[in-house]
Amino acid sequence: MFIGEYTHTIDPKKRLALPSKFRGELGNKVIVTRGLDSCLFVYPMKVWEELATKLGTLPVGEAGTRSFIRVMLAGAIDVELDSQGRVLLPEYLKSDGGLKKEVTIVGLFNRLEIWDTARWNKYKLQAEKNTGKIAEDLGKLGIY
Amino acid sequence: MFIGEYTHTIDPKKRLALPSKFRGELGNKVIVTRGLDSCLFVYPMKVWEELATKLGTLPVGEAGTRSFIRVMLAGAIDVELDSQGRVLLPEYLKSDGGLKKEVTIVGLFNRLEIWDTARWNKYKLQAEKNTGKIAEDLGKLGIY
DNA sequence: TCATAAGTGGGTGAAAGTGGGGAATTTCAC
DNA sequence: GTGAAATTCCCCACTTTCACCCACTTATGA
Repeated sequence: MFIGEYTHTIDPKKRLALPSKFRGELGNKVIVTRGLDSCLFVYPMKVWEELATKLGTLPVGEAGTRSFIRVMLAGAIDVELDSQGRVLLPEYLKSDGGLKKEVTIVGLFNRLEIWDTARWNKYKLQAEKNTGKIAEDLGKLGIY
Repeated sequence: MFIGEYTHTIDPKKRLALPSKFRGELGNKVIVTRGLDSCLFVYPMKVWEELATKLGTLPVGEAGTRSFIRVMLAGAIDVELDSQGRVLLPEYLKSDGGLKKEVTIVGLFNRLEIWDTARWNKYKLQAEKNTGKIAEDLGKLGIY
């Protein structure tokens, strides 16, 4: 299970080191995709395969479904970690995720998320303002 | 499994290099055909054979089905990759796909799609406007 | 304090993408 | 059938990018 947040930097060659704490569980091959709220998702191969199979077997008859599948699959890459545990980010993912130099890597149970550090901090601030409301929602979900 | 997007160019001789990452899985002989939404589909031989069988046995009673089958089968060609991993595109496929010089090759599970880069970017933008809807879809798939 | 590991940066040889010349083949007109 | 033009195939060459290796700095822990 992935938890915790780590601030790393993307070097001039577009390489990003994943936190060493996650490497064992990630293996040396991971999938990076466009996520929600303009960040990137990182999945271990096993988790991704389940997900991709679901996507790949959806009916392609409907235009909306087609476009959804295209964005999800096209936005994904499988990358091997180099000997220092880094991944190479293609330009389009870097820009889609709004990433510059400083990024924050967040562990979320079965995946990681990569955020531009400035945006992540704003997002956290915003989220904290809604704490009360979130607590209510949690209650509804049976979490106390 | 094919995933990711790559921007390549069609050279003056109408040759197009397929991304090296896909070549192993593609083999050195592929099928190129007209796809949906004005792009081209590229299938590995094995996938195509299954698909062609399905197409060949669809009920031909409905006009829409007939025309779909005609477009897919009539437009299909099998091409060998040259020693640099390039395919030669016939003029009619190039124009049907609206391809000029810059194209984007997209990996979509069991096939590739070839798009004019400008059109692909527009298509993506359009698709991303539906972020909210996409989030719902993700939920339906059990992805959080 | 010292040893180890993690994060960052850079040099370099190999590979991928692109373009072009020239021979072989096909197509078409005469 | 014959010759000319266009097309296709097979090389080779250039440029950019990437994969691999090594080195430095900072953090961690005994």
